[in-house]
Amino acid sequence: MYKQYSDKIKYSEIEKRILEFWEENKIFEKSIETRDPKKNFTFYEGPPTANGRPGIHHVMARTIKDIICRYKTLQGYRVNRKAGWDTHGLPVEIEVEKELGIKTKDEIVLYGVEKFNQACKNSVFTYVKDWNELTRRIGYWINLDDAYITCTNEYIESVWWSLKKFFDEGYIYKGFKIQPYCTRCETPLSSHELSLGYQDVKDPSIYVAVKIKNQPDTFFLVWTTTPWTLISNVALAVNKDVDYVKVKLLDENKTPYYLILAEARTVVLPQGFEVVEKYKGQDLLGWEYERLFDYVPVDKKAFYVIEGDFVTTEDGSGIVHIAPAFGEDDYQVGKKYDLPLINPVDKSGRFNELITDFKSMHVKEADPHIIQNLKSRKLLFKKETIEHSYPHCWRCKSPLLYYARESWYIATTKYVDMMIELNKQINWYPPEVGKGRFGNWLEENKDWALSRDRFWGTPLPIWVSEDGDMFAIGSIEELKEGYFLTDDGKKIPVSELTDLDLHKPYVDKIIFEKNGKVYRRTPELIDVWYDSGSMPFAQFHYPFENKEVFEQNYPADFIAEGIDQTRGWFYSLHAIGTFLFKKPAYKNVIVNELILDKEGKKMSKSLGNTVDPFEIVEKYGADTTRWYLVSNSPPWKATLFNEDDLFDVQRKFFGTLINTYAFFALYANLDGFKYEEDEIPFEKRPEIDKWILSALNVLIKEVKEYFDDYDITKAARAISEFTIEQLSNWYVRRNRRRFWKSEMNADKISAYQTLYHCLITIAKLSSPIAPFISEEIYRCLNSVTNKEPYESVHLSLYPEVGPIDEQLLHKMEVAQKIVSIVRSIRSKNNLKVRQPLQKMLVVVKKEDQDSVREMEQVILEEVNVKELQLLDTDSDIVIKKAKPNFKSIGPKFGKKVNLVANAIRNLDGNQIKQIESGQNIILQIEGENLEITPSDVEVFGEEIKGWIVESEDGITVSLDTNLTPELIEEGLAREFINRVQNMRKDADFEVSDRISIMVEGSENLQKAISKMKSYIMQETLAEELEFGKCDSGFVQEWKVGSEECKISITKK
RNA sequence: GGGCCUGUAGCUCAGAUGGUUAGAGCGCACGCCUGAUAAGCGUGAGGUCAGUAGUUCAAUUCUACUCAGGCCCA
Repeated sequence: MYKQYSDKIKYSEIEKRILEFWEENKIFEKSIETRDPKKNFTFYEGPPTANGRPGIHHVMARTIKDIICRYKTLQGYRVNRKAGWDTHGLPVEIEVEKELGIKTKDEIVLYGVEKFNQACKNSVFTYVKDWNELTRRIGYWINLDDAYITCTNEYIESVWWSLKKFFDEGYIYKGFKIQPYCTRCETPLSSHELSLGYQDVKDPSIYVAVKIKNQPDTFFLVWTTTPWTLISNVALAVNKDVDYVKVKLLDENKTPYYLILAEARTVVLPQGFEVVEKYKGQDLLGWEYERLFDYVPVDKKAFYVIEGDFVTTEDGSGIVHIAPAFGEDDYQVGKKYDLPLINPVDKSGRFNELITDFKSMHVKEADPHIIQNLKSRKLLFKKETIEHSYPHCWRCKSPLLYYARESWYIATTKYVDMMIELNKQINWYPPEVGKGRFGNWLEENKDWALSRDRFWGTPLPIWVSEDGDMFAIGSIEELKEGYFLTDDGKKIPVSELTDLDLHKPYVDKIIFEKNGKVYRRTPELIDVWYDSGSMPFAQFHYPFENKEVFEQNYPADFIAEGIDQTRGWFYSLHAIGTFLFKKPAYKNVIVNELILDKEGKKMSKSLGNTVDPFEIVEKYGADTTRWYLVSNSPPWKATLFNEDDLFDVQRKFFGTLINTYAFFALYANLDGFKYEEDEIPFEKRPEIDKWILSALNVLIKEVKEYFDDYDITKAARAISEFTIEQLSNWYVRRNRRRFWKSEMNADKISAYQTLYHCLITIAKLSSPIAPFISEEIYRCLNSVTNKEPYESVHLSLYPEVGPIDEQLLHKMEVAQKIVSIVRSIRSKNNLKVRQPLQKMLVVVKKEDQDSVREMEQVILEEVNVKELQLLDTDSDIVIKKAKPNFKSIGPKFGKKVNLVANAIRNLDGNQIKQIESGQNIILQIEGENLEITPSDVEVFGEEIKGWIVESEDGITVSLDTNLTPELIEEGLAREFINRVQNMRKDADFEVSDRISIMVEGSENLQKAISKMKSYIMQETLAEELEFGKCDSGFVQEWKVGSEECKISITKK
């Protein structure tokens, strides 16, 4: 027996049952093991951090990954899928700090690095249960039991190996650079971390008057949004090519004073200024000014005007204040002019004791005080607030400072050309991310700031002697040449240690003695992005183990993550892979956009517009959610998440699919169809079967092409369209009667075989996207027939493309169009389909005439018309029209095209005949003879003399709307059948129950019913049909046509 | 300020190597069906294809600019 559904379908319940089935029978494992090991398809999982709950966007990314992997499996590839967890880094530390109530780095040291890191290790997997549950629930198949974890010794060892390679080849150096620095986390951030944390904020925007030496009452006007950096000011920069002016203004006491600023920026001045002098920037160079704040003594020449080509007149005053410790441009010109570097800010972002007035104050807090100070000294010219986007720490959200710091770098700029070159081998979906966003990023490549001054992360494996000599360690084996220094000063050879943890604080206690020198580890950790970017080899503990496994699995055939990873994982994979292996790390990458709420706003906790994936999946089912996310818009376009549409997907696609299956199951069970009969060859099946099979085969072909092109959205849409429109709405609806018949003949077997084949094929095609429902249908079908040797659709293979009868597809298309036109006419004339009509006329293009003839029966049945007359376009009663073919006449006649087009529209019957017979005709236009060829003109039958017509796509149809008494009677009979059927249902009769009918009604009605008696009885499964009093059985009163009547039915 | 993407019906999305009737689904209106039925189907009304200028015989499609939204970078 095929499974039948009695109640409303509960998707979640089906899915949970399927999950259990998969797990009990190890279907995932089998889907890998049963595939040819030589047909490898490599997928890399980008490791998430499990210390936050997963969101709906994770469902999106995981769905995409899963779809491609399942599809490739269906194609016979062996797709190993190793899960991974990102465990290190600041986000973890921050969570732990919160838990422990720790606010600064010093407190961590006090608390104990060992304990702190242990807490981090424990915290990493806080939400791992949620992650695992969501992964499981949405059917994302990935091997969670064999996940790579970035904080294991093995993983770290592989990372070290790669770092040593960088180091030994001279690509790691210690530099001094301006870096975005988080004063809360007390660590510099890499540029890709920086990109994660831009926020729109309001900052003070102040204009400061800087007194020029030896010029009474004359000031430079200087603009800044970071007042606190003024304390560290050492110079002012102008652009030597920009025009500057000196203007005269009056203060509140009407005393004149003078300001110098860029001419283009006088817009910032109040009304009533007077230009008294003009300069080029060049003229101002070297001018000295009075220092604004003198807390910090300087030992070099400073406080004069220098030249900076970065100075623009787009904002500010055209004069830029320079504080070399706090800005990239500033630092560079500072070096050029040998300016002093003033940094009175400590590592937590507070002013040191030199800054007596603002001592211990965080620089951002100090801003208003500094402004107040300037104001009291009458140096504040103007104060505003501006809103701009400013980098913030991507995790703790504090504003970053630009800060000169020592740091370790990877010299990625040394091999950026290779990165750019290799990027061209990667297929990006969509391509513009690869060319544009990622490509631009590579072209502007800066060296990778590798080190982090934190605790929980992969230690930088570089040991340095006091005199600055250094070397890198690339394995645990190498480490064994060192000594472990115990707290009480004992030196134990590392080789004698039983357990070794490569994290802080342990590694820091390992020292090396070589050539009489002592080497200690440099205290920094490395950027976590380096961890995840190492996963291609580190997940296999390469090169210490699994050499072959790694080599077979590099590069990845496919990865997929969100666009936010452009500068994150996509980059770190590429940067590391390019250097180590001279190959790109991945060949195909799907980049998915954000998921926005239905208003198009970004989902965020603060707006309260986030969607809980667990709830959604429970409510609509994982398949519906997956299908919706993927079919609504391509992954690389932002999805506006709308629950109503989810419901729609469920109802339209899944509802229809299951309904179609249920229809099949209902009758197949009644008939005991088990697909035991011989397969009826394609050629021997009825037209309609050949048609749906052809359409199905087209679908198989298309879906493969879409999937192969990573276009999941088009694949999903094609499957959905076929299922709803072709299969359910046309094939099943038209063929219902074939299944009702009682005897089992060749026609019925063909119908069963055809529908069965369609259903099981759709199950296979949709299995990558909707793994649950497809499994349900596949198993329901196959468990009865055992036609396929697989216990799961996910172990089956992608269906072969069978025969496609193109002509038949076209014929049906024409027929469907004609049917649609007739319906339109009926609807406009208020003629129900139930009312039979005598005749219709059809005019189509010559090449389509055969189609209409062959589809005549189908058309007539669909529209309930008795006779179809196909009119030749040559027929006298068809009025033909000519339409210009612009594609052809456009280039030929140029500017005259519209005149020619009009002339063509007005061609008379004879001229059209000429054209149709293949002759050219001459048109006189503005005194010129122009020759028109048949290809310039499209001729179509537009009207039929004496008939009301409707046209569409070159098909013209007319309907005889005259109702003869016979037709009316027939209509009445149909109406009558309709009432009886309704009653059968109201009375809760079974579809196969036989009945007897008693009718009480007018003579007209009786006459009509008598005439059609046998037809009525057949349709309603009636054994008796009598006229008389309705006093027993199930009785209802009706209006049939215009006739009142009473009907009673009784079960036999 | 720079880069990339997007703007098509009330909503979500298709589409067009430039060719004169721009398509679906939802929603809406009207109707149908009742042997897939706590479903299903049909018909219809909805569009200056964001705006402006240019190239062209012809632009919603190509180009430039503008506006709006998004993302990324400064």
